[in-house]
Amino acid sequence: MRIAELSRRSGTSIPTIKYYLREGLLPPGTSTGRNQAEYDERHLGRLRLIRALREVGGLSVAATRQVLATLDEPVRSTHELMGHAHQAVIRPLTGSRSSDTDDPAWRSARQEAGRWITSLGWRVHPDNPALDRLADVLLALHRVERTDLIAGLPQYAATALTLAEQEVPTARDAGDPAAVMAAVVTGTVLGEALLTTLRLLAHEHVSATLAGYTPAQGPGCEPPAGDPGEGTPPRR
Amino acid sequence: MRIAELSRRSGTSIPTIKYYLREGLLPPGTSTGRNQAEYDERHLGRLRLIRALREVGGLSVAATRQVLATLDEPVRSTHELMGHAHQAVIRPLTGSRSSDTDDPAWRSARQEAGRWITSLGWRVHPDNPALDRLADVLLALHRVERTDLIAGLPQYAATALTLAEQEVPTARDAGDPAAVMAAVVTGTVLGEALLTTLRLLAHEHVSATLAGYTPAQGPGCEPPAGDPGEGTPPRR
DNA sequence: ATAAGTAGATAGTAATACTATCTACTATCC
DNA sequence: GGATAGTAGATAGTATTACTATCTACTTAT
Repeated sequence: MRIAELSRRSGTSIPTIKYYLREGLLPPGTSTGRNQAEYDERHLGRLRLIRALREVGGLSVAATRQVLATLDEPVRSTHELMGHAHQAVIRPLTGSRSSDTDDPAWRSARQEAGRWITSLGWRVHPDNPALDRLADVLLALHRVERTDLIAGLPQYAATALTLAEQEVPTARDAGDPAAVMAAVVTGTVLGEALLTTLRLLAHEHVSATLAGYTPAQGPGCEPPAGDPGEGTPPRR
Repeated sequence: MRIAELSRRSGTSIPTIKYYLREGLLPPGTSTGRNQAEYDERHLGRLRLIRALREVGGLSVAATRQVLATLDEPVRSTHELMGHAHQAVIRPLTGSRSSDTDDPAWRSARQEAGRWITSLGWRVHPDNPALDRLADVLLALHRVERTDLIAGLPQYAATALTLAEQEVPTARDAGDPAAVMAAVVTGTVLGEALLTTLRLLAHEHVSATLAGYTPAQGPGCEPPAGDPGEGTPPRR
């Protein structure tokens, strides 16, 4: 297919596709002339993945490129491979990495993070950037005086473990190594989006239930058709 | 205190504080002269909250302002209040809201989202923007061909419900209405950061365990001191 | 042959989040 | 009481990100 079709089928504008080509997010099509190239289904799939990572996963273009680069690397043992995919995906997700490592408060939080993981008995490589991220979160919780949330960490950890035990085997069984990589990437990024969105919805549900509403079939969850009426918290 | 102390104690540069003042994220200090103002502990707390929401929660300045504005509004019933706090926090978290509502594929995903929530028996207001976000996620999962993750949605929902049942009462019991608001905001944003970080760590742990490593006390999780040695996935 | 489409290059743009500087003061220390 | 440092408020400048637009020299379809 040519670029116009790729654009139409992926819902991405031609200039944007060209931008992704320039940035190395999308491999070039097979050239069939000085100014003509042919794209295939793999390009379409890659483009849809890019859009999913960017729009749903919230990854930057640079982070997306890193993640995609991992998908193109030669493959090794399953765990190593999963580790690799994870490393690629964790860094962007764990974000900016700005905290000054020299701040004693941060170093203390970083140690606290290590202690928590040890006490959970989790086998995690000490270089995992998520540990730094955990330190950031702990430090912020201290500063905002929500130590009760820190006390609830084991609960969160148990929940996270349940999730991982359900997600990791799914990814491992995805088939050939390339499919495993893809499953790790999409599962990690999109699974997070799914979970956090459902958590937000569950919050409203639980709050409504505690407030005394019957938890059964309420006014429904139809998409807004015409005038959506007004309810408890107006603001839309 | 004066702005220099506020800057030192919050770890935020004076120009940035002035910027937040201009942007209305931080209320002005009490003026004691034509070019002199006095700030107090409340300003410090607010500034720390801003930093937590921005750096750990990943909220934009505009989103942060919306969230903080909610904290300053007059207070109503607990559920309404929680709804309000949530609305303020959900929109930013559920992000860009870009998807074209006219796309039939999106409308279909949006209906699917509604059906899921109905089948879960969750009482959620049909205007909750998280429902649109759920549609985005479902659509992306379809496009990336991870319908297996969609099939696992009830599992995610159950996990989300467990979380909410633990978090919402905690926030409700925070004390006076202002404290409840603050607890909802910090709990929603920082709780998400905590959970997703732990999920990432749990992924590595489970992957390592499945790969045959003993899950007990491994090489530990000490902060990187000096040379952190090299392990399974190198890349740092 | 003419119109439409294309690759590749380069330049422009809108938004975001600061950062810097300037002016006219005020506080403070010796 | 004068020098020095700090401050509010205003305005302007900057770096980055993620596109978007345009241009040229083609190729392809009608």
